[in-house]
Amino acid sequence: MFNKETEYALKGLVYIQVQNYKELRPGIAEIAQEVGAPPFYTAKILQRMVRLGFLESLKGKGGGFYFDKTQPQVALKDLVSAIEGTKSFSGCGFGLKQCDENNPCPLHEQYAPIREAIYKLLNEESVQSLASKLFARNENKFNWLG
Amino acid sequence: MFNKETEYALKGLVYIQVQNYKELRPGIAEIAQEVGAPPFYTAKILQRMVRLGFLESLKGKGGGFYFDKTQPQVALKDLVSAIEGTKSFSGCGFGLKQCDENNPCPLHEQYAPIREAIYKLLNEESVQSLASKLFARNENKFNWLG
DNA sequence: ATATAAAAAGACCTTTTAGTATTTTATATT
DNA sequence: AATATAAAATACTAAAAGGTCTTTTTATAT
Repeated sequence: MFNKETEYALKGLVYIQVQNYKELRPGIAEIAQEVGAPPFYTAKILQRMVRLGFLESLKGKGGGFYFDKTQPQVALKDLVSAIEGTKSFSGCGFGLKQCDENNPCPLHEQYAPIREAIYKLLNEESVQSLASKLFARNENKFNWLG
Repeated sequence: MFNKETEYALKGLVYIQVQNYKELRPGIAEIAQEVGAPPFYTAKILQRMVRLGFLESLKGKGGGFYFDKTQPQVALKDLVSAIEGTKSFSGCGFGLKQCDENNPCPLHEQYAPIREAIYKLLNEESVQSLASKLFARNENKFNWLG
């Protein structure tokens, strides 16, 4: 569904949020470990998340990553858009530039509802909503690495 | 939805099938033109399609590409699988190796029906079914280039 | 037979994605 | 103030995807 960068970013942010709910601020090594992503790559991606304003960080001893509670939730749509653009939830299944009800590609009828479902999912769910589910399950053992 | 190679392959095959319905056997230059794909790349991709057994070709004067009518239809699922694997219609939305009803990722509940709809679409539609739709519409002007 | 038209083969090149490593800067503890 | 710790910045490498080009083979029409 997503490319590697988006996947690691999403997993990382969700993990950070779950830890934040426990009043913890994980660092790169821990996050990379939990998420099953290469540590250097994880660092690069999380730094980008901070620059994009999705996440906060604190350098030095006791530092790590955390979410600013006064900021709005991070919708998956915004996260995905920022990393890999909007093509996963918009645009024609057949790859046509112009494809709509009036001028449909041969996949339009079947694909349009799928695209809408994807959009709905990405628009309604957020890093926080996913983290809450895991936190509610009280899941300390994530199956990221599965 | 698909990567470039799959997209060009699908468009090319559908175009070839539509022309075949008219008893024509288009060549690379024409196909590339209609599909809006780079000619050399189109050649490479169609050659691969022939080697994979999805398509027939005839060299020399009057040659071109065509489908063997005695062969079964080319399901989108098989085409997509051969080019880019199965990850677009199988696997976890969150990227987990093991994710199912018993051990669901936080996206599982919403994503499972989407994945199933994609699978259904790719399994039920074929190059021929798409070409038939276009042929039935008697569409000579494709909007590939849109 | 020969010329010509077309695909096949295969070697390249370019861009993007994925991943690694090193140095610099900020923070908290002592 | 010194030190240890952790992220930021930045440069680099590797692999995959996307794309180009030249040469070879094969079929057909003349």
